Amino acid sequence: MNYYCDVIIGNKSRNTDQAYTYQVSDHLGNQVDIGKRVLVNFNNGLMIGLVVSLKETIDGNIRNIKSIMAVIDNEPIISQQNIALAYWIREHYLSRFNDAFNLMYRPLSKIEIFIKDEKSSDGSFDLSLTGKWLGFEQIRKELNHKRLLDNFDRLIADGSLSVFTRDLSFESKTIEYVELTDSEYLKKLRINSHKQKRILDLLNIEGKMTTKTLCDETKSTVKDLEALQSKNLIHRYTEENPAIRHNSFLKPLSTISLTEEQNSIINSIVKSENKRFLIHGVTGSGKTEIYLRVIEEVLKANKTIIYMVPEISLTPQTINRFKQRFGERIAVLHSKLAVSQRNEEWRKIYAQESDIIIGARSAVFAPVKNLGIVIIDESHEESYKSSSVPKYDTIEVSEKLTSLWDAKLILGTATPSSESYLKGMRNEYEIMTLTKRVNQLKMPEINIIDMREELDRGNKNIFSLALQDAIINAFKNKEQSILFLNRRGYSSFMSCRSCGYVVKCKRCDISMTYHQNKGRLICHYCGASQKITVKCPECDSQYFKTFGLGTERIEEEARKLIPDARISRVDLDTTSTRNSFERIYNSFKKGETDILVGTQMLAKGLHFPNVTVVGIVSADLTMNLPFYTASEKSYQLVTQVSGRAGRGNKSGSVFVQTYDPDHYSLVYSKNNDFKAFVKRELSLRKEFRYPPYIDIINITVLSKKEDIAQNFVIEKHKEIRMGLNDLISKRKVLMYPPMNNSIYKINNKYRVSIIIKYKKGVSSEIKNCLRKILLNRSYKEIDISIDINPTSI
DNA sequence: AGCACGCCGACT
DNA sequence: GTCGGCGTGCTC
Repeated sequence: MNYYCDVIIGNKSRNTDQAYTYQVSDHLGNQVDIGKRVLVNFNNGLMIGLVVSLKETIDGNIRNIKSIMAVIDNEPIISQQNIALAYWIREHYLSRFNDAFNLMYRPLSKIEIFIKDEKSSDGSFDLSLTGKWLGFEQIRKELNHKRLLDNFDRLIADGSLSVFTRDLSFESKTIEYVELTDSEYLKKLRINSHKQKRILDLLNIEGKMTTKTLCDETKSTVKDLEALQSKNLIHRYTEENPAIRHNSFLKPLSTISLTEEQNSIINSIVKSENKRFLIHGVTGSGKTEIYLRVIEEVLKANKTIIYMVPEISLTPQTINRFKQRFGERIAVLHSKLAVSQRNEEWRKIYAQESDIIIGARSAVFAPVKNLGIVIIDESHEESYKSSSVPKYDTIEVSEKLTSLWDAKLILGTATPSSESYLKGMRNEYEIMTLTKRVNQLKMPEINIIDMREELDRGNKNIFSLALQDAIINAFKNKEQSILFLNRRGYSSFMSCRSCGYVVKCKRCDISMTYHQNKGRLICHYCGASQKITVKCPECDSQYFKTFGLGTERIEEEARKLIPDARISRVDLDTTSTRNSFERIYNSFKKGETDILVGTQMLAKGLHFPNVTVVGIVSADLTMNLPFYTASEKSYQLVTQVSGRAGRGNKSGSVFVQTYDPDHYSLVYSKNNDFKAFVKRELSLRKEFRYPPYIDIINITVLSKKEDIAQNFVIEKHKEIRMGLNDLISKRKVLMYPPMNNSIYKINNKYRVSIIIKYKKGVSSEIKNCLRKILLNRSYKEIDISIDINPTSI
């Protein structure tokens, strides 16, 4: 029997980021449990909290302990493993408890409270609040007074009032049905009750109908039904939406025959003592088939699977492939689901109706009960790093999660990240290599094109002559082409040749991008847009033009090259609505489009058999990113993009346009020599002190007031340097002076960063220091954002 | 965060 | 005299 419990309060402050102890009164004793939400009085306000531990004794320093008012959930909504995971996320990413727990709650909550008046009350409590279900916020507002809440607490304690709570979003779906109860209804209707007659006639034919279909088909409303009900002609009742169990559903094993390599990998994953595997398989080598077989084995052990793919790969094609194999027992989670859909998927997992979860990065927090394996496909993808607080890395989180469940973890990719590969070399992962493409497909031929030579030859077009020929030939042969460029919009900026003026966003310190189809300049950071002008607003010069390349421009140039070709473009601008990507994807797949133009979002594991030409219009854009991962990204881009060519029975060719053709990332990717690349890359990372040999913390301070941001950063930088003095002199930590971000202002907020590099062994020491100095309270007019091993700046 | 307590200016 | 402005400090 426990008398106390620790509760994390559901507010967003850094000042209250700790567990608070509450007493468990006897009448709630058996209801309170770890992982359930509770209703508490916190600092004279009604609050929802999460129980994270139970205990029999308390720390003597805690005074004025209060009691839990009511328990919201019948069953824990968060597993012990996920609570442990949230604690780990808070530590590792220096976030708050609530940032971590919010990742794991179901998407929506409708909490209601019922206050029951047990003894006829002494009049000290407002009876308008008793005897009915009321929304949490309403009761909270009514009771937000010290005196009222004290009184409320007292009345609960002496048994005058009892409190019940429920979360409507947890109720299982119910459906209302209507039945005809009197088949002699014609006699009881007035002769001109046409509408009622129509309803009853339909019911007479159909027997039992749902209210919704009945109303739809007869164009009537619930009001009409109520009238019939009062005449005792129909009967209305609700039934629970029957939960469907699919656990017996397993289609016979696929008849696709496996290669030697595939077979041996499946065998060792299933039988090996190891828990972590890195499948390094060239594009088209049949990784998915391996996942499917491994999943079947995990299902046989009655365990749950989390299978993660980059957001963009969650096309109906991927999902259908899984549905065909595993039926409706799969659940799908990704960011473009409507709230109600997401809720339903969450419920299916929670109720254990689904035991295969396919999703983007947030699926790692699905409420699974018996995890067997996590599979991360295309594990090199940047989208596995979250860009909102807490900025977690799905691979790190999965490593922690699988160790908590004693489950297995598979990373699969054609281009492992340097981090993953180093872990493999250190035996933290078992590396498994697939060298052959299935069906004896050949690797496409990769041509590195020196754009300096094109200029010498007098070709000023953005496409090299070789690429032009290839696209035209493909079009003649009714084959398809894909063209990549890592920047959306028409051009990168607009400036004046005579005075040098560049149009910048007023809220963000960055040049605006010209979007031709909208006729406007758009800021890619805050979305602000403005009309373009013909003359320079500074000096009135006519030489006010756009510069640089964007995907819109590529589309236009491709049109000029082949006016008859059908061309589509895929980037953030064309895929903002829910189904737009799917639509473009499907029409390309069906051959209704000849040329697809897009940003790197196209370079994912998509499968188009009829593509024979792939062009990277400017590899330099990726290669010269001001970031330590630029070479790796460049190698990945060329290799992944090449995987899109020649997947059918035709061989493909790839054209990589660059001004730096001797760059090692291009040379190694042309030769498909991953090991040589990773060796070179790792030695550079080691030499220049970059991950995976050290870790980087980027602390960004944001404020609308420039001087506040600057002063704060200077002061805190000094304090942190003092705190880490010892480690700095031991050369375990490297601290850089405060630095304005490369984009100093975004959305009117100034951004200044403190960057710290440190050896992995002193990670917790550093984090404790930062928490003490910077993160144990909130500051006025200042936001702090923490990014560990950022993937961009 | 959000609520209470506390110390100052302009009102019946 | 007191109503209410928001600055400060605490929340089991």
